[in-house]
Amino acid sequence: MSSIQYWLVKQEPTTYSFDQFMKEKVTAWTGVRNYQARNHLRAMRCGDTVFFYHSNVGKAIVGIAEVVRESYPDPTAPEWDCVDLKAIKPLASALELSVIKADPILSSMPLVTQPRLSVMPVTAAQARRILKLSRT
DNA sequence: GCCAACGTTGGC
DNA sequence: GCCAACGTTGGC
Repeated sequence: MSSIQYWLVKQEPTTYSFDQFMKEKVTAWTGVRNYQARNHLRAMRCGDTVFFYHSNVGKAIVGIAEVVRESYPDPTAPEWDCVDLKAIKPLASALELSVIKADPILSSMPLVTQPRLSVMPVTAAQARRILKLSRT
């Protein structure tokens, strides 16, 4: 696939918020310990768009990032993988989980159907919908 | 290789 | 803070 792909990663803002990410600009996305999530990390390519979701506190998609380094061994556990992400910008308005669940296009996202998956693909149609609903 | 027990995630 | 869902672990 040559066109860019879209992804979504989850993080608890009390652990690492999008605000912190914006200040740090680039971060290694480490700590993924789930095979399905790891496979998604491995499929990421430089330039792909990554949506940033605040789980637990916030429960909303809050920002946009970009893949700047493709998968490599996670320094915190070398048998797992990580990627580097660069923070791009916050969404103009955070997209609440309640809105996502109520939206016909977004309600089929793994975010809703597979609540424990922390790294997941997003379709182009879903990505457009996220940007539209968040007025970004 | 099955499956019960356990631990973790994350919405409520 | 509770608890359902579900992924992982470990005994057999």
